[in-house]
Amino acid sequence: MAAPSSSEAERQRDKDRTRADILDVATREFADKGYTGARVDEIAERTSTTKRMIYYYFGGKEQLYIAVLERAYSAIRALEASVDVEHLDPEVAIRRLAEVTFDHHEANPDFIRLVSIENIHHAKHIARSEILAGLANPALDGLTRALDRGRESGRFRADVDALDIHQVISSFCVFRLANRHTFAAIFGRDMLDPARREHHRRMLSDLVIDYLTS
Amino acid sequence: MAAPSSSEAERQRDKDRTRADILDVATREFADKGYTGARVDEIAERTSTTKRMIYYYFGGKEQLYIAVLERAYSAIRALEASVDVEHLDPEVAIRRLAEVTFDHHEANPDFIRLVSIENIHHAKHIARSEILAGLANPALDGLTRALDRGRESGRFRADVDALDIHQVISSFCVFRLANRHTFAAIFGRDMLDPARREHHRRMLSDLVIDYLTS
DNA sequence: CGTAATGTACGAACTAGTGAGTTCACCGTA
DNA sequence: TACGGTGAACTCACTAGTTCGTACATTACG
Repeated sequence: MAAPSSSEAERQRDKDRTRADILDVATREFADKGYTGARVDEIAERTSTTKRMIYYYFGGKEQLYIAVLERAYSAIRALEASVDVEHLDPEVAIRRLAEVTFDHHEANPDFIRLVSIENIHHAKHIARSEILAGLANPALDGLTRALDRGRESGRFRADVDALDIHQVISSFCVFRLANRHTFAAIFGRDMLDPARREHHRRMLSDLVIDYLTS
Repeated sequence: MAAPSSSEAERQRDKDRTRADILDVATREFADKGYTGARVDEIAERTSTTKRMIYYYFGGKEQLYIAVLERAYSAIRALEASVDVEHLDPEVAIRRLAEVTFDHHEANPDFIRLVSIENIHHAKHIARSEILAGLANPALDGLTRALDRGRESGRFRADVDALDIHQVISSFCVFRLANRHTFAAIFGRDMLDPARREHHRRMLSDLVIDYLTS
């Protein structure tokens, strides 16, 4: 017979698959209901396994939540790292970085919600995670290099640092998603309306570049 | 004997005071723990009255939460209305509106947290409140008038509306508070550090004006 | 047979909400 | 002015239903 290691058909015991399955469901549940609102029983039910497995693999609700955060942040960092800033004109590079953040956040509403939830809890779970503490930040590194080059040529103003600019970009991109519902309820406009998407995407990079070159 | 109506010393029965007391405590509890995380028993304990009174005056946890939101939003709207935009140069007026939002949010972290929490719940409580639906928006009105005047004189670009600009300003001002903890945990910088306050306040209005006049 | 993985049933602790009775200020009336 | 009636404001103890976590049994697998 063949198939020795990666078993076929109905494999019932698969540590990695079970873990990933639980994490997928837990991500949705936590992003949807918040940490306190999320129910372990609910997560278990939507999983192909049982509640017992959640405790077996992760230890408890809080550790599961931290594992969800760790996976979500890691995924974003990997995406940021895929942008090659080095071979672009500084202005173009910064526009590109803003657009990448814009696109990424829009495509990952669950991540934005997890970040909001984590802030409600004063980021105490992030602080507790060694994995998240050790994660590099490619987007910020790229911004730093682009800003340096733009300042050397005298095109960019010198009274802001990379973190300031990152803050501006994140503000706009995060707000669109994080405050979507209250904004719509109060002003009657959906910030994610596809009809305004290109306008806002362009507005953000213009905003940053106009400011840097003023 | 004197003191007929407003009794002295130990007044034990005071509808308005009791209601306000409950709302004060509830605001802090909900802002701190979120809707699900907040405990009615906890609110009751920190109040000078009892849990039964919360149900007596507000009906339930959810109605209490809505009452908290209504009071918080009303307070902000009143503040916004106090800004006189009409007699200012359009550019100055917009800078002033940005600064008012900046200052206000910084001074009211509980409000920002309530907004974040409400977004986690898809703004369903705001949508359910008739009071919040009927609230005017002075800041947006002021922005609209200032933008119109700036465009008439040809100084401002014409491809953005007041809500776009309001979105930019809110993004920056809300993000500083709402994402303070994750930002600090990841980048090691407290966005509310007083040392950077003036820099950021100036950066925001420059950002908006440089963009509008580019 | 020993160990890793899995399923089921249960329980201790907690939580929103309520039932029922009490105190207090005020008012009309004798 | 004594007095009983009235309703709002208030207290306390209780309950019905959740929710996280676990003890215990069972199954696959080397």
